Amino acid sequence: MSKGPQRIRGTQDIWGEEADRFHAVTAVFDRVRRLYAFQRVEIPVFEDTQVFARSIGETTDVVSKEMYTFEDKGGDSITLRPEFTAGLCRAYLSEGWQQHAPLKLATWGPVFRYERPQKGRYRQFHQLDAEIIGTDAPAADVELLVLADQLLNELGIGAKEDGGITLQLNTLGDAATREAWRAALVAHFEAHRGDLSEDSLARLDKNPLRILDSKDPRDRPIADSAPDIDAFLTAEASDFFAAVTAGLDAAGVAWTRNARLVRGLDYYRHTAFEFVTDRLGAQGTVLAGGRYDGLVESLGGPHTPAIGWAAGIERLAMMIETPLKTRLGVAVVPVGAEYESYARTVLTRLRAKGARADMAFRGNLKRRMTRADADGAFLVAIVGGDEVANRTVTIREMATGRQEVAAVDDLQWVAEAAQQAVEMYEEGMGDTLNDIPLLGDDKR
RNA sequence: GCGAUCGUAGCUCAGCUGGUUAGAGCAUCGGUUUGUGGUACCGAGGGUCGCGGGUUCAAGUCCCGUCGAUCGCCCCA
Repeated sequence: MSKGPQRIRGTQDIWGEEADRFHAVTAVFDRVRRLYAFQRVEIPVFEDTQVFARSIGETTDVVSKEMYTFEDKGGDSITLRPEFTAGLCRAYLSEGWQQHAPLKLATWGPVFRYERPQKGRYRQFHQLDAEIIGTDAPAADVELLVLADQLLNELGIGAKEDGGITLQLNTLGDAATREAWRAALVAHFEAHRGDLSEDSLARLDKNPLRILDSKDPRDRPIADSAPDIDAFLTAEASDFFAAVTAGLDAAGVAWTRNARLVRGLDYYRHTAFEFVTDRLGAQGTVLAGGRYDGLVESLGGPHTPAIGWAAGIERLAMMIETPLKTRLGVAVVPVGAEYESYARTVLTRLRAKGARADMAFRGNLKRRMTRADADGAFLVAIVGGDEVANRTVTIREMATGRQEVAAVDDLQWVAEAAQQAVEMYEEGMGDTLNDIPLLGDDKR
């Protein structure tokens, strides 16, 4: 290991295949969110600390011990975003986006939490995020869930794969429901106070709902015998949940009711959901969210119903199949250094015509050919004394060894053949040029 | 923040109960082949064994601390 500065704990340097995986996830998300007409938005990585403290809740672990908070040179308290939702709601208020409500928004990027790192869990990690702000229609809940379902399916890890992901769904009811249920739960847990784990005793004061999904065996019987929310649902809350599940069924999205699924953050109402896998150990939640009708108000805005979800990009990237290695259309290879400027002309023309082309910065012919092969080049454009004299380029098809001569003023067909090969490869239609009419039928 | 396991070359690992100059595969670079890559063969470089301290005649190997990774808890994507 070399000396010098080291990576900060819980951060990552993403490179090579890992970077390809990361990009594959964001690329699919960007395509799918367009299908659903979600607008891409960009918001700051840091905000006034109050944005998170007021919306997430001062007493939560996220705010009280996991935020990267610091004072800037002007003396203001700044926090690196631990999630997207609060910042999006702040923007919704401060930028006057209310006039466009309801808004369907999508974004992704780094978020920060000071936590103990584990596999798939970092201090700077990355999330996909989708929100619908400004409507209390259950159809919005459905819309958001169907988006998530299609995203996971297109990533190849959806519920339809065996051992894939399951959508767990619950309702937390409206404010009246939640209050009544919470009171009943507290009464129930108080009655069994002596048998609860230490963790759950602490939860009893801070966040009694969380006892429901405790993993401690001492808590399980008590949690399992706790009253269900269903008995406390108001007619409105019950109708809302029915409308959501009916919409999911109509869209063909598989779901299971998990009456023990709750949210840690205070602003959630009605729909709560998690897409869960058994493949990632304790980090099994891959995408989660819910309706947060109280959040915008807690930021000082008008009552604004909204719903959203977030998904950890690192966790999704670990689950998808290995993406295809990126391959080069054309590698330009000068026979010697004296032909490099001519080669540069060829390279520039190929790129201008849309070919994915590259040229090593230095090296002899053999070295550059080896490099072309390592880069997965479909074609190599060789230039040396003969080519310069004749204003031509020798095009070699790497898979077959066939060669053709192209005029330097007529490289269009070379660029097209290279791009065709790249595209056919990336669409999974064969990875050798034997399958591809690369060198033009008339030239064979 | 709590408990546990681990930390040897760029990567994956070997190194038995402490004992001569720390090994392998892959990768990298060079050669066989100075206008032609993949395969094969030959060769080379690369490690203060995470870091610091201790025990011992002797530490990669034992002990303590520290940093990091991993697993579980907490919390959460």
